[in-house]
Formats: sequence, C-alpha cells, structure tokens
Amino acid sequence: MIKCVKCGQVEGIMKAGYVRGKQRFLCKPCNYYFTIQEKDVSTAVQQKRKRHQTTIIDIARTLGVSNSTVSRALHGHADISPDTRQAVLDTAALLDYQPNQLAYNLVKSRTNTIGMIVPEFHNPFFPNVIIGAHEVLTRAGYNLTIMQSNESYQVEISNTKAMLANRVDGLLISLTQETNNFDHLSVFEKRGIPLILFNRVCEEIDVPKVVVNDFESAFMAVEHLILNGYERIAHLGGPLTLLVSQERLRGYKAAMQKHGKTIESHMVIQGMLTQQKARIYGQYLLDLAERPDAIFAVNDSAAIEIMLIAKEKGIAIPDELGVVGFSDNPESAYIGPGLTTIRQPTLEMGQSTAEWILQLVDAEELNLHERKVLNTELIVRGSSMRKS
Amino acid sequence: MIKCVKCGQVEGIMKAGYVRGKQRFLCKPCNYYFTIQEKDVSTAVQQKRKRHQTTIIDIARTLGVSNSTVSRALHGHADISPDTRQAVLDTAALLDYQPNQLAYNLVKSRTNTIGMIVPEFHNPFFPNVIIGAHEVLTRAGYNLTIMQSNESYQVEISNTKAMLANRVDGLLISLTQETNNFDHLSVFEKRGIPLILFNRVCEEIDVPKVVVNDFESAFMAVEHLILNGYERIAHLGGPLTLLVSQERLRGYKAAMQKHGKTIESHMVIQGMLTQQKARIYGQYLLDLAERPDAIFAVNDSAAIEIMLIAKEKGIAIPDELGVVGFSDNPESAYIGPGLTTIRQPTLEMGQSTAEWILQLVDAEELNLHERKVLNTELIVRGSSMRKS
DNA sequence: AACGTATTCGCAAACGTTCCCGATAGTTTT
DNA sequence: AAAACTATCGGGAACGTTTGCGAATACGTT
Repeated sequence: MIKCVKCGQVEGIMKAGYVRGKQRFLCKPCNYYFTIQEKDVSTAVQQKRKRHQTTIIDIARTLGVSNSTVSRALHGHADISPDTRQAVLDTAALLDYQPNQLAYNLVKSRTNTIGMIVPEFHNPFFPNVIIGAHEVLTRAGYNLTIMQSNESYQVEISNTKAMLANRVDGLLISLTQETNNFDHLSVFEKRGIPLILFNRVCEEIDVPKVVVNDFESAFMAVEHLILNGYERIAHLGGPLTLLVSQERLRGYKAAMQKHGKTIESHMVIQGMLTQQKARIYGQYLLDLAERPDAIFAVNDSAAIEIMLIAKEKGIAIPDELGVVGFSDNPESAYIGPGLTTIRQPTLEMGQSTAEWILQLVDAEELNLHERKVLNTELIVRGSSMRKS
Repeated sequence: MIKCVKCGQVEGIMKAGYVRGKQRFLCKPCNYYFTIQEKDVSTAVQQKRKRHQTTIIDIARTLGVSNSTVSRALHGHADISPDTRQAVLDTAALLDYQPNQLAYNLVKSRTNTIGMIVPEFHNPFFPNVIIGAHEVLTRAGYNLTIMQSNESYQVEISNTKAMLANRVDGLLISLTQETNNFDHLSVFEKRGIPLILFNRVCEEIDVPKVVVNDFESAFMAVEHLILNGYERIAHLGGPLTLLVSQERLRGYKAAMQKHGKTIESHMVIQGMLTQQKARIYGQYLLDLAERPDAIFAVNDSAAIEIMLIAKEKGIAIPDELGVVGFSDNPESAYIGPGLTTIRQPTLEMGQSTAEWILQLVDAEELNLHERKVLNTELIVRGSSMRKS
C-alpha cells in the first residue's frame, strides 16, 4: 500500500518517473508528487506471485536444440527427425509444458475464439442458441466467449470493443432493443472480422443474418386461431424497435386481413413485455367491455401471464379465450391447458450460425451478404382448441 | 491449393524446409518430398487477408514520440503532459486505434478472463449459474469463457488444458459424473491459478467449494412428505458417483430414520436419470405390488416424468401418490398439480462463486480452502399436499 | 553560479511463439 | 566428380504491449 505523504490517501496514487533509486508517485486527489525509497516500495507494492511457466525455450535449453526445433517438433513439422521429436515430446511432458496460447495468438494474430453477444439470458431462447453454437465451435477447435449486453446499447458498444480488443476471429451478435446505430458493427467490416447477426437483426447494415420466419410464423399462429373459430383476436406484441416484433405484427395483420377480420387498433398493443407490463396489458384487454376472444402474444411468458389472468377472472380457456404464444418455453407444455405456441429451432439457429461464421473466418472475401431463414413449427395444444 | 506431384492429393501436405527460392513440401499420405517454385506457392497458398491494425507504434510515429509515451498517455500515467496526452488521444481516435489485448496479456501474463466448465447446458441450472457469475465478472471488468464437458471426463481434461493454454486468471468448474481422478485440477494449484469447484464438487482435493446444502434439503423434502402423512416413500436418486446424489440419499435416509420409517431397499434407485431411465424406473416403482405412496426424486424432470406416468396409470396425485422434486425448474410451477420441489439459489451460486474467484485472483496466497454452503428453499405445491 | 527538484520523455528489454531463409551434412543422380 | 536432392537443424525477426531505469530539460533556491 502506497500512501500519499500529504493527504494520506491510498487510492489514486500513480507512478510518476524515477530518480536515483527512488520511485516517484503522484497523488491524484491532492495533486502532490512524492518519492519513496525503492526498497520500501518493493515491500509495499504487492509482488504478484508469478510462478515460472515452462516454455519452449526451457525445453530447447535442456535438450540443447533451438526453439525453432522445439516448436516444429511440437507441431509435427516434417523437418524434424523422429528421434528429436520424441525427445522434445518427452521433455515437454517431463517439464509439464503447457503451450502459451497468448503468444501463439499474438504472432498469428488469430485467437481461435468466436465471440457472441446476446441481449439477455433469462428466457431459455439464448441459452439454447448458445448450446448449439458451442457444440459446433468446440468440435471445430474454437472457443466461445459470451457477453451479455443486458438490452443496453451502451453495454453493447463496450462489448464489441472488448471483442475487438480480444481479437476474436468472428462475432455473433443479437442486437439490443435499443440499438439503432450500427457504427460499432461496421468497424468489424473495416477490420475484416466476420460478423453475423442472428435473431435480433437489423436491415441497416449489410452482413449475414440468421433469423426465423417471424412473419410466416405469426401468420400461421393467427390463422390457426381463426380456423378454430376465433373472431376478435388481439395481439400483445413486443417493442417495435425490434424487427422480430414488426414481422410478427405484420404476420398478425396479414392473417387477419386474409380472412376478412377487422383489426381493432386498441387491441393491438406493443411494448417491452416484462411480467408486470404483460399483466397490465393483459388485464386491460380482458377488462374491455367487448373483450377479445383470442390473444396472440409475442412470447410465451406473456401468453402464460394472460392465461393466469384469465383464470383469476374466471374466463375459460380455450372456450371463452384462445391463447397462442411464441417460443415454446418448457413450461408451456405443462400448464393446463397446454399453451399453443410457435417452436423456434434454437439449437439449429446456434449451429448454423456457428457453421457459417467458421466458413467466413476461413473465407477469402466476406461478401456473402445473405440471409438464412429457419422454419418454425406450430405446436397446437389445448389453449387454442375450442371445443365448439 | 498445393498438390502432391506424385499422388495428386491436397490433404496432408506439410511444409518441409526451403531451398534456393523453392518451397519444399512433404506429402504425408504417400511420404513423398517435392519442391515448388516460390512464386507459384505464393499464389497457391491462400494469402490470409490481413488488414493492418493501427498499433501504438503507428500513433508514436505520426506524433514523433516514443511508444512508451503513447502507452503511458493511453493509460493516464502521471508522467505525461496534458498536451501530449491529448495529442495521443486525438490521433488514437483519428487512426481508429484499438488496443491489442493479446499483446497486453502476453506481457502481463494475465488475461482478465475467468474460465468456467460445466457438464451440460440442458437443464436450466447451469445457465442460471452462468447468468449470476457473468454479471459479477462483467462488472469487475472480467470476461467469462465457458466450456462444456458434456459429462465426459476426457472432454473435461481437454477443457482444462485449453483453459491453461489460454491462461485464464481463474477457473470455475462443476465436475463430470465420470470424474474420479483429479490430476488435471491439481495442475492449477501448481501453477498458482485459483480454482473453485461448485455444485458438482469432490472431497479428494483441497480447494474452495460452493455447494447447496443437499443433505438438509433432501431431509427437508422427505420430512415434508412424512409430515403430510405419506408412509412408504421411495427415492429416485442420481448416480452415486456424484456427491450431490450421495448427500441427497443421505438426507432421505436420515429423514426416514428420524421418523421411524423403514427404508425398503428396492424402493431406492440410483442412476443417471435420462428421460427414458426415469420412465423405466418410475414404471417399475408404480407397478410394484405394494407400491410407494410417495416418491422423492433427485431432480424435477424425473419427478415430472413420475407424474406423467401416474396420470397414465390413473394414480391420483397427491392423494394416492405424493411427489417431490429438486431444482424448481420453470415447468414445475405450471404442471397440474404443481410440483413440490427444492429451489436452489442458482443465481446466488454463480454470483458468490464469481466474487470468490475474484478475491482469489488478487490474493497473495490461495490457501483459503473453505467451503461455502448456500441454503435452499422448499417450495410446497400441490403434488405433496394430500387432502386428508 | 551551483545545486536540488519537477516535469516530461525515450531506450530497450522483456512476454513466448512462429516461421522465413538459410546452412550443413549425407545421398543420389548425371 | 560435379550437381542435385534429402533430411535436419538454427538464427533471428516479428507480433504489440508494458515498464524499469534512466536522461534531458526547466525552474527555483540558496
């Protein structure tokens, strides 16, 4: 602990020069310079414990060969005779050598690491995508570094900077709902680092994207409700800053229009659906004088909240109210009645995104600005099956 | 693409020496050496696109100062005058400088990265632990690299090696159910890299551990069943290679003994409970001539499987059969009747493990071989509430 | 004028690898 | 016997930072 000789503080002390065996410091708070005898410093500044890690050079020295030889032997280079290779391998095992990936990364300017930024972890969607991506990347010998933007644009920016600083070989990102500027992403293109958007994508920048067919899925869900005899269908949607919300809204509208249903604007609500918000909106909808006879929710947790409210109010599901969600959370299968929903291929999304980024990492040019659309599945359960 | 001039293959071609403007190669498959004119090689070997990243040196050159000055200016070292610092910052922004963390890591031999190895991702337990740890680490300026051992001892070993190679500053690990040798972990102690076991721990090595009170939790669960009038309670347990399974079994037995219930050995089943296994064991238990009137399962998915089997067989829950699970998966709240279970503080486990490792990373000595035990909570729902 | 101190910068050695360009024998081929 | 080739190894630069140890001024103070 270095203490300022004037104010006595220990925080905010900075190194500042050196003079004849004395370390000089600057106390930032009181802006005062002072010197300390070096021997005192060495005891005051905590010595970081730093065991010696055996390196390639150690092996080279004990064997009396050059480090190039050791390096090549360890990598199975053709130039090395079987005898020396074996000797190197033996002493490496003997000295308990572990390669230093950091040095390797520095010289190759390649990390064998793919970065992934997701907005949140709380609903099971992103963990599942991670499982899929993780599996593919691990098999290919890559590591996966995960960061969480926590739905904050600022955090997303700092995340991307950290990814750049750590020199990931590629980045998979699902955008924040706040994100409407994309300069922090175009940096990757300038640097030649492949970038793939998945799930939460945007149209503004021209990079590979992996999404599900949100429009068709919503269309399918709403049409399913209509075909089961529901007439006045409300939509509890997500924030319109998200393309997925826009698409699902579009699908809802298209299905309604196709079947000649009028869309009542006060029954289409968009917003960030926390549990409380979902409850408020749901109560609003179910308290309406002419309440809807079905609700298509943008995700399962909102749909389940609707079901709970309906139960409290004594509204029978599915006879008096049909409900369809989106995502097929695990609980949706077990709630009674089961929640009809759209199953998204989360694992597949992770896998195909990962496979794609691996291609791009090794690609010459990364101008394959395509878009991969994965198909969903309508899971029909009790919540939308009117007995009629 | 380099082709072997003998066998024509392109796979398995290795660099081998160099001679007068010619690159030499070895075709591994047919073990044949051959040379190629260097200019042909340069077109044949795909040039890795490699944009120049602006470095500290670039800034130094454009400003006519030394790189030490630039480095210090970027870090706010006290030695640098405000003018030059500003100049450095300006040109850094102008040249779009991004620090190279790899070089930093190499020279500091510190990565600001914590590694985490989990056996699986499929049940929500580990993702939740990750959320907690991630939050704490991010706030402290650390990155989190996650690997998955997939319940395989061999994969766990290769994961730990990769963690070592990548020089993580600390490791959080939850063991595989196969793991019964711990040499791959003692390496970390030799290297002075802090290591914490969580959830899936072992007694054989002396490192910090974070667990829940499995014994007390199981005791609590079984006692709850007994107090609700259940008599013949079966236990569907996990593999006994896992300490958690042992502890929960011990808790089950202790509760039974305390209340003078006889433990019928054929009603205590241990094993790796995949869905199929759970179904097989569950059917066995419920087909018994004198079947149990309650089952304490080691996890919720097994408990839910039991409930489904009971429904198929027309066994009423909770009147004819009480069921208690472990973990409080999301679906457990929504199944009918609700599943009584033990809620584990997953987020807290992640948080406290992360906080602990951060302390250890900066600690002088890491001999605080303690054990942190987190408390669980019995969530009582319908599946164990006999109406009687 | 001499000297002590403040302030600001630079040199160069690490950190641990990879890999280009040879070098040096021994072995064939012409 | 010269030339070409095979088989193994080494020297040393490069990757981009940090930082110990000063040096070189500028400014006061006796």
